[in-house]
Amino acid sequence: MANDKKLVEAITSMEEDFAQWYTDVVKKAELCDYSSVKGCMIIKPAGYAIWEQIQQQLDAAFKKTGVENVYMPLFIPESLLQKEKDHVEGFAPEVAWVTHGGLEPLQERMCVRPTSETLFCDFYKNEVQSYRDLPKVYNQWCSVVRWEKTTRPFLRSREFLWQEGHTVHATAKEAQERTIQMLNVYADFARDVLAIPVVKGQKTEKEKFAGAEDTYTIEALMHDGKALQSGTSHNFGDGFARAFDIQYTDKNNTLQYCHQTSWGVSTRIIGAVIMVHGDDSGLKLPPKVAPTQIMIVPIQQKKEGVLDKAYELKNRLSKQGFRVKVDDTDKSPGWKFNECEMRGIPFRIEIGPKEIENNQCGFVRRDTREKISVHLDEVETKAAELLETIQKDMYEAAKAHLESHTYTASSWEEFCDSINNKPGFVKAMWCGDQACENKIKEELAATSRCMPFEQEQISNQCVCCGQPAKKMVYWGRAY
RNA sequence: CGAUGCGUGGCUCAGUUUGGUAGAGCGCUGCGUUCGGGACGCAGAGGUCGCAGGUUCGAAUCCUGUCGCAUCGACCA
Repeated sequence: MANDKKLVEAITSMEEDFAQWYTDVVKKAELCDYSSVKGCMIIKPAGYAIWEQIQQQLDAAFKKTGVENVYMPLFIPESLLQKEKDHVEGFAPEVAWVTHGGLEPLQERMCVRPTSETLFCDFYKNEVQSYRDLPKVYNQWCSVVRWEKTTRPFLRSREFLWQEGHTVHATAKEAQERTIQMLNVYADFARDVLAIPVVKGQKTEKEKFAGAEDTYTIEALMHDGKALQSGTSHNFGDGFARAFDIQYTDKNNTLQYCHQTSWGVSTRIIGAVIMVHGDDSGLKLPPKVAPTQIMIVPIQQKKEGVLDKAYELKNRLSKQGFRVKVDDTDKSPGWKFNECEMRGIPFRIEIGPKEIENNQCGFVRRDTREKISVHLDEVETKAAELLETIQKDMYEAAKAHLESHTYTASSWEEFCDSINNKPGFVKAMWCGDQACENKIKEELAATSRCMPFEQEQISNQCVCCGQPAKKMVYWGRAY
């Protein structure tokens, strides 16, 4: 069809080149643009509005669990960053340094925060004195800077937006509970709002966060079969507390070290939304996170009454709390349809003289392209139903993809075959030795994604070395 | 940091081999006709060809240097 031809020109097909498809969608949906600084992106209104939805809804979920928001400084003095050994080793290679204030060199250089553990620790050191001061459950929404060498919009930029939660607790148990609680907040959010199914589990020693005792993750599977770490939650034990001397006096008047956690989700998760749900026509947004849920497209809009009817529908739907717009530009209807699809608007309503004559309008779903005739009296109820259906169906589709692209391997041959020929997760047993992880990474460019909470006994032996297996691990190639 | 590619109106690019008045399509502005899957006509606006040197009567084009961006690898949310 002629139409297809135009679309192919606009968006590279996924099959042909997934990376190019991703870039095309990001640009055509006007989510972001490149800036004059390598790896720093300009987030445009369509992209930022998605982030605002994520912020609002995650923030509400956080606050239900007692989180309070704060704001920490952008700069970290070098001496402060140095305090926790593993942490500084992990981040030093990718921090940006400020060396001058105006024309004067600084007596101590400062880095632009790559993450704020050290700042929170420095703060908590004074803030926490007694068991009565605990816990502190703080979070900040901010941007951080990591001087990446290879960058991609949303997935890996030098500056990115995120939230970082940092908590201090009296006991190890409480810290562990908070770590898992927040991981669950992320997993539920991914499922219920972003319609993304995830695998929940623990990172291996090799993959865990610099300075953490344990790192937990939600891993999502992109359409091309590559994994994307979509949120993390760390239990620091008392490691940072010892490095920063964060102590409190307990009920028995003894000094105790605190136990801490941190957890974060970044704009990277927008990349996950794009790569989990999108197709060759562009973005597909789950209704709950779509900044515009419904686009009303008037047809033959100069004909008497058409635009009036479109605005009337918009007002009725807005009143019900839907995020709805009318595309009253003077573009042709075909152009508007394509635009809706590229931008991922969950469904559009077509209304023209024909519909008005029949007291109807047409709902066209973005996810399935199904067209439904709806009586004008039923627009509100049908819209509510349809948004719910789309949200559910998108999740089911993503879940089906995850399941059909998760394989098991009990031998090295099977494992290699899966990793090399069947993009997706591979479940396989592991002995717990980092040497096997290293070998797998070197030979297959795959990493351990996580040790899932839901363990299965696939075999008794490590898929790599044949030694007795300790854990079932999800493996895969990752972004 | 390695490999590859690319820097020419807002965008995509042609022009560079063989030096000779800066081009096209899309987009943009105005007017009119259109409107059911990226409509059309007419009239316009818009570029010191990434930057700096050099060669030449003359450089987008040749030479030297330099900067930037993208994609893929290694490293990392």
